[in-house]
This record gives sequence, C-alpha cells and structure tokens, in this order.
Amino acid sequence: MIVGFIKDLFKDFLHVKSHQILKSKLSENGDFSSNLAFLLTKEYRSSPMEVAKKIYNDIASKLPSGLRVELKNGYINFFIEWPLIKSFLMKKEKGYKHNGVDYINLEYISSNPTGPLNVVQARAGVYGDVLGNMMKYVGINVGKEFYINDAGRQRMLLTQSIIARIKELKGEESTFPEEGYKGDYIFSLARDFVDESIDSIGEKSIEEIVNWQKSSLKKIGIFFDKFVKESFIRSKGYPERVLEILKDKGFVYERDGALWFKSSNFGDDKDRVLVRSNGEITYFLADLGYHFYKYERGYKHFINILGPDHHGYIKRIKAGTEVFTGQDLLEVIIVQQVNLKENGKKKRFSKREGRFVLLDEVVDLIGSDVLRTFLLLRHHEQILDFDIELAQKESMDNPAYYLQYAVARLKNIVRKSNKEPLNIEDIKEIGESERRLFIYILYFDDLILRATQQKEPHQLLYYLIEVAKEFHRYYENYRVIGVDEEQMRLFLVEALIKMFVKGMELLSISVPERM
RNA sequence: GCGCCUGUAGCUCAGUUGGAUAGAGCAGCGGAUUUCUAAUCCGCAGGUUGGGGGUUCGAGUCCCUCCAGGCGCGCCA
Repeated sequence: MIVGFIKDLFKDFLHVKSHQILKSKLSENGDFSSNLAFLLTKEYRSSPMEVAKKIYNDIASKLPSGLRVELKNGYINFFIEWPLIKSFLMKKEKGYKHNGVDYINLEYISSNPTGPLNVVQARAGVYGDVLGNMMKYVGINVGKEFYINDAGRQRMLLTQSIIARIKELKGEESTFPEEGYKGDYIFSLARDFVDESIDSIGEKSIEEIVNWQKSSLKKIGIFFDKFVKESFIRSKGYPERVLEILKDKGFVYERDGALWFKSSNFGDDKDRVLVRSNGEITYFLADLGYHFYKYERGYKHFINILGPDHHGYIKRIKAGTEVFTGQDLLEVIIVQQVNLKENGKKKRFSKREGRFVLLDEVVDLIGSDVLRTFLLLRHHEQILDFDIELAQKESMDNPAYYLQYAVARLKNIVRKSNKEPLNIEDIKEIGESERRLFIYILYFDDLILRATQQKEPHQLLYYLIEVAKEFHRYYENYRVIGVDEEQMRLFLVEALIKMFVKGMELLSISVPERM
C-alpha cells in the first residue's frame, strides 16, 4: 500500500478532502505525485510552487530512505528508490484498511431458468464475478449470490411451451402459447419429458435448465457462494412477512382489488402492485421477500447487478428494502447491454423467439479466456457490440493472449535458468527498467483497492496489460540467463509471476506454463 | 413526453472520485530475430474529446443548454 504510505506523510493536511496521491504518467514526474499544493493556494494566499515549498519543509524530516522528492510546477513528486521498494516487498501483510461495511451481498445474473444462458447474461456475470473476487481480495466479507426465479408466470409459460411441443411430438393437436418460448432447447426438453406426467414437467424442466446454467457458468469460470430459489423464498413465507411490515408502516393500500405499495413516496414514478387482484403475489413482492432473506442473514449492504432493461425497477426495490431495513442498504449497478451483431448488422435478440447466442456456443468457439477478456475490456456502462464472426476472427488479437504470453515467457526463464533468485536482502541495486517493474508490483494492491471501491473491474485488466507491455519491452532489451545480474533478475521474474498469477486469478483468466 | 446510459484517432475503446504534453489495440506505412518463445518489440502517421455556454489555478471529467444514438416507462420478470 505504497499510496497510503505516502499519504501518511501528510498527516497535518488530513482536512484537505480531495488530496490525492496519483501514479505519475511520465517518468520525469516521478512515480507518484501529490496535488496538495494546488488545493491550499487560497488558504496560504500564494502560488502553488510557494505552497509546495512550505509543505516540503514540513515533511522533509519525515522522509524515509529511498523516497526522494522533487517539486515541479506546484506538484510534489515522489521517486521511489530500491531501499524503499525492498522494505515494501518484505512486508508480509497487505495493509488494507477497509472502512465501514464489510458484510456485503453481491447478486448477479439471477436469470429466469427458462433457457440456457446467453452471452448477454455472461457480461453481468463476469462483471459481478470479478468484482466479488476483488472484494474478497481486499478483505471484504462478501457473499456472491444467484437468485433463481423458478416461480411465477414465466415458469408457467415454460411449462406450457414444453407441453405444447410434447403434444406435437405425439402428433396430438396443440396450440403453442402466444408468449411461449420458441427456442430449440424446448424441443429437446420435450423429448426428455415426453413420458413424464404433466404435473412434474414444470419442476423437472426447471431442474434441468438450472443444471445447464450451472454448467455454463462453470465453463466460463463464474462462481457463486449460494443459489437461492424464488420457490424457497415463497415457501418460507418471506413475501408475506415483508407485506406485513409494509402494511404496518403504512405504505400499502388497496385499489381495484389489488394491493399497492406507495413507492411514489420514495421518488418512483408511480405506485407498484404487490398482490394482484387475483390474489397472486408479484415478482416484485417475492423479490422484496428475497431481500428480506438477505437482511435476515446479517448482510449489511446489498449490491444488485442488473441489465439496463431493469433500471425502471431500481426505485421500487430500493424503496421497499429501505422500509424493512430502515436504511438505504441496497445499491444497484446497471451493466449495459450487449448488442449481438452479424457481419456488422444488428441482430434481434429475443429469448422468447429463441434467437440468441448461447454462452456455451461462444465459449466453445473462442474459449473462456478470450470471452471473459472481451467482456471485461469495456467500462460496464458502455454498450458492447458482440459479433461472433468478428470475435472469432480477432480472437488472436485478444489481450488475454498478450497477458498469457508474458507469463509464459516469465515461466520459461525460471525453467531454463539453473540458478536461484537472489535473496531480497542481498540485492544491493537494480536498474531503472527493473525499478519501473517493481513499482508496478508495489502499486498492484493499491490498484485493486481503487478498482474495488469504484466497482470497475476493467481497471485491473487494463493494469495487467500495461504491466505486460512493460515486461515484454524489458524482455526484448535485457537478458536474464547468463548475465551477471541473473540472480537479481530472477527475483524480479518471480515477483512478476506472483503478481500476474494473482491478477489473472481475480479475473479468472487461466495461467499457462508455456505457449 | 418523463427517467437512465452513451458520444474521445478511420474502427473498437481507455483516460486516476477535476491534475502536468488526451493514451492503447486493430487497420495503414517502415524497421528489429546467430543470444531466455516474433502470440514479441521499435518507429511513422492519425484529435475542434458531438456543438455552444458556464464554474476555476486547472475541464475529456462537474453544471446548464442543444444535437445524435441506445434502453426503460405492465396487476410481465
């Protein structure tokens, strides 16, 4: 935690809110810089450079060995030299001080079990998965959860669709439900359950589809701590319990035979139905029940990752949750859509019509590493175009290989060298190129913390690509094996391997031994 | 109409909760291998950050407005 260490030098200036220690872009400006002087020009009534000088006088006596300071244009620039790098590398603990909430529920994908997973769902999946991994890495206690909507109307439609196909198979007369599911997989389910009793088809087909989904998730390296079924939530009476609380607090009223939640009190466009006039509860009330179940298990903060078509849902689910927790505990993150394209032209994506790109197909075609990288390569609020032909054609240019190749080169050096890396205590000096790489290693934990706080996993991917670039350049210019510095450089090589392995584990990109 | 998101190089995108000279990949052009893996590296070229106004030491980033695109607005989930 090099950034925190530098910031601690400025103990007298903690009141300055937007003080930042930034990683410098240009090496002439040092490794890190502080913008503090700019923020204090008013208070000190003098120019940034003058302020910087005063600040420097304050901290000069506290500077540890290996930390050099230069003042430039009002910036306070820090140069990290080997003695300081060494002391950081020798520290055992990461030194994260995460403040506040540390028991977080992270819910993502949460699809209807009405068909196999597709590429669109995989985006939110990969995003949530990596975010969860990073949270765990920085020491936050987080539960990754998948909510299975195995109840309600969509389930009924699924069952009806299958029954209709079974009748077709048997040559009986049947009418396919108007909004039924038309995908090919319905035929295969129909064949599986052709001799099944009508009553059990619903449950068995859901079971089957959930298994498909779980195997797809495994295939692309997305993992959950827990799966929760809507049917479980309903059978345990959670929706009713929430309903009672909402009633007690006076947020429920009856109109047209239905029960409504006063979500408009919380900034929603209009009120929302909790119980339909036919007595059935809505998806919304069941979902509130699910959130109550999360709350009951002691979670202090909930994060839901949803698709953009759900943004109209945010207000009401936040409002409902706030009523029974008494606090604003729910945070909703929208991961933007994936546009499926075919030869540059936009393709209609509809689950019911059965026209969508199956996750399994894509993974088989381009591989999990390439797909994950492709999905993580953009900010989650950026719409992403996915063209399967193009993705296949360009898969060789995918950054996943660039990262993996760097690791393969590193591991190859270790294999081929017959020497041992130098003990860190015995390393007296390093070159500038090595120093730059060590700085990347030092900053790694800071970067993860930043990416986690901002909930932007793509930052980690970009960072690893940047380090890989720095290493590939190093590799072209310096030899490890057979030179005087071999053992020192072996130490660097092993440190880099550790960092890449850690980073790629968080991203669930596989680490090759050779390529 | 209202709400949310987006607009940065020919294309696809990064850009530090406002920081120094806006960066990468692809595409284009030109180079580098008797030495640990060329799935690599180096160089050249490419920009009115959608338009306009504002806030300030400083704006791609914040505010206002206009333009363009996407998504949502159900007693579906």
